[in-house]
Amino acid sequence: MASNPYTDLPPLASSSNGSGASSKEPFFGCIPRKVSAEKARAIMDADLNPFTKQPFTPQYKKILQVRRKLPVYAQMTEFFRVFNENQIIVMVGETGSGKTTQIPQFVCYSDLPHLRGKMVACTQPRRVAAMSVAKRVADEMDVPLGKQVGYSIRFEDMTESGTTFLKYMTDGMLLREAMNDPDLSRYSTVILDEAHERTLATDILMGLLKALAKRRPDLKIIVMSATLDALKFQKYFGLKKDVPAPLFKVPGRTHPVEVFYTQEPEPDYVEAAIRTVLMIHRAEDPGDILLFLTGEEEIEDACRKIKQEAEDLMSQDPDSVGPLVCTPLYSSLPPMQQQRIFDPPPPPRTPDGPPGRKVVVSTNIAETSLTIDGIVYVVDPGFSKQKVYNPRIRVESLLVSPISKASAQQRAGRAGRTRPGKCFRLYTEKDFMKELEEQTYPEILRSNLANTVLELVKLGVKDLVKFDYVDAPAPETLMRALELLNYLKALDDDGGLTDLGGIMAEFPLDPQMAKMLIVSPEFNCSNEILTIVAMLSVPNVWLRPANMRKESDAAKQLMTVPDGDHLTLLNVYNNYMNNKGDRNWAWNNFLSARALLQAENVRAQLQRSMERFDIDIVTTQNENKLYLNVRQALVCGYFMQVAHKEGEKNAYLTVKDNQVVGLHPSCGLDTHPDWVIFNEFVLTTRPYIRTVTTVKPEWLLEYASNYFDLSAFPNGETKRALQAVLKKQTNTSVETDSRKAKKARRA
DNA sequence: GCATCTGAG
Repeated sequence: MASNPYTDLPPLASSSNGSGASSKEPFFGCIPRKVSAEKARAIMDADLNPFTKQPFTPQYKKILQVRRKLPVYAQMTEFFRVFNENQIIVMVGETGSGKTTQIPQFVCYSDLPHLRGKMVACTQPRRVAAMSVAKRVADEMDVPLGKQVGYSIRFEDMTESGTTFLKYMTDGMLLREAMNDPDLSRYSTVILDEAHERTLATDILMGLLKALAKRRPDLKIIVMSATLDALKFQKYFGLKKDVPAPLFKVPGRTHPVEVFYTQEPEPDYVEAAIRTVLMIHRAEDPGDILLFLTGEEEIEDACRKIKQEAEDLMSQDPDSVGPLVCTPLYSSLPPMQQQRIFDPPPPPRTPDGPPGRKVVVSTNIAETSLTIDGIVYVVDPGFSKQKVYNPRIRVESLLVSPISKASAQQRAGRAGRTRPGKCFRLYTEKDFMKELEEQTYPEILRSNLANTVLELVKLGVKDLVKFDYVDAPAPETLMRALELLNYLKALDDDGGLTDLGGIMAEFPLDPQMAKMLIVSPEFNCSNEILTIVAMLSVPNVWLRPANMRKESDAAKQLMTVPDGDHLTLLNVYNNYMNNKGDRNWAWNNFLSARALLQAENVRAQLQRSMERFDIDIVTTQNENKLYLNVRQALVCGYFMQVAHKEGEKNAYLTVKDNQVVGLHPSCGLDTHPDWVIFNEFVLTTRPYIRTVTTVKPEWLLEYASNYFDLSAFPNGETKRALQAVLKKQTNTSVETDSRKAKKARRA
């Protein structure tokens, strides 16, 4: 075996503060990665915190009692053995095994990162998880959060350099760190948690870590996942061909869930779902119900109907049916209303009457992100909205699609968290077996990869097609991304990173947006583009309550700038900032205070990045001039998202892709201009473009001459229109030339 | 004349 600078260190001889006595150093005699589970257990059970050298508090001892009952704890000896002997391991731990809190601690007891100036990282797909787990583990280790144990997420770094040795972080955050330190040299061990969720960031990290493991034999990697994917990851991470990475498996601790199927396929899943919920309410024992539907409107609609029918039932038969509360749950719901899912079920109407019940109607946010205690019944119609990507027209859209078996299992599991439960699947067992995919398609196969490709190039990946992906994206997806980055001048013709591309990659933005922000000082409007980019990076700011459509539309009209929706966003933000003193301003104007605050945060973060790269923040005083400048800067980023009006009314054709689209009804333009630039293409009842601003064709030819090279343009209305502009320009310049000539002669 | 599943930087 090759010599290893990390593990070949001698055993620890004295405490780090130098005072020497072995009794003061709990890790006395320990060699990193050769610590036995017995030794670690002895230190945990002793009285001195080995990381702070302070006595353990009574609180620590109390929590330790609870930790000892976790399934992972029972397998500590085996874990230490596997960890100490292998560079990469795959770990399977079902819900309730305690893997997320315990494994990283075990790793610290073996790795001793604090004595080597290293850290252990544990990634999470979601920010809330990173924060809450870090808090819990800090308590378990008897240290203050942000000291020895911390977390790092966008906008918040709760770590202390030199002190923190166990860091929970979002997967995206570790990917960002890798861009500036491709060897992840700060870490001795990296743990990827929830790898089965296959987020884009986790997928890329898996590829990077697999390659990094060869460069850094001292780096240990643990991939934690659900059962179904374990073998796939074992094979992928096998260091030699045909030798899979070792598996460490811990059982979960959940209650059994009985699964029921329908006899026949249900033609209308919403109707069937409502019927099933009411059936449970009438016939089943007490316990709350979780119903999965696909979107906001569907959920609100179902809630209304369930409420209505439950009331009808109650009035028909008050002695046998208890009260029912129905609560919607989706991400755009204000946090206050999201909290309502944790309310207890309603009490019986009379002391001995039938008990009340709570129904939560949710998107798949309740599948992974939010856990509701007390759920005993799950109703699963088998659908969710999923992102799909069409590389040919470079469009991501949301489609209601059947879920995967893994997803169905996850949903069913939600019924067994507190006691045995039941899951009602509104499809046949045969369909479950034969029609559903095993796994949800990983995100990397369903996304526009422009951003990812830029990140990979920045990470030093030379050949994107040959990169060792867990699942390789379609070559066309990669080609389309490379093409876009080349047009934006982020990559040169050989696929190499340009200086501009290097800066673009540093911004947490899509490449088009990063480009337009970086060039905006040339148009004297970086202050405004910065705002627009921030507004485009947060959820929709407009509120449109079902019972106040007219009022909210009128409020929006007051803030609309007729030249374009981008300018309207700018106007909204400026008004928001000018009215900060008025707490009700956002609400009174039918705007989301939450989204606006988020925009403010994003804007501040981007501003710091701009300062780091010396990108000036400049503006223009004259408003007309300013708006003109902004519209030109937009072209520099979004020249590939241009549509040209065809014929009458609301019919547009996207340039080059030739998709027939309409302006989205939310669009604020007061006319139908010939040329527009758009931020988004959405496929709903028909194809629409959303967030639209008018541009001049001359700008397209001037600021994106490569893309609008007419000799390589498909024939059609658009080409003819651009040729006409070009001809006019040439004529004018001939005119000016002749005038110049006259002038010269006169002189 | 319409609707945004979820998560990340």
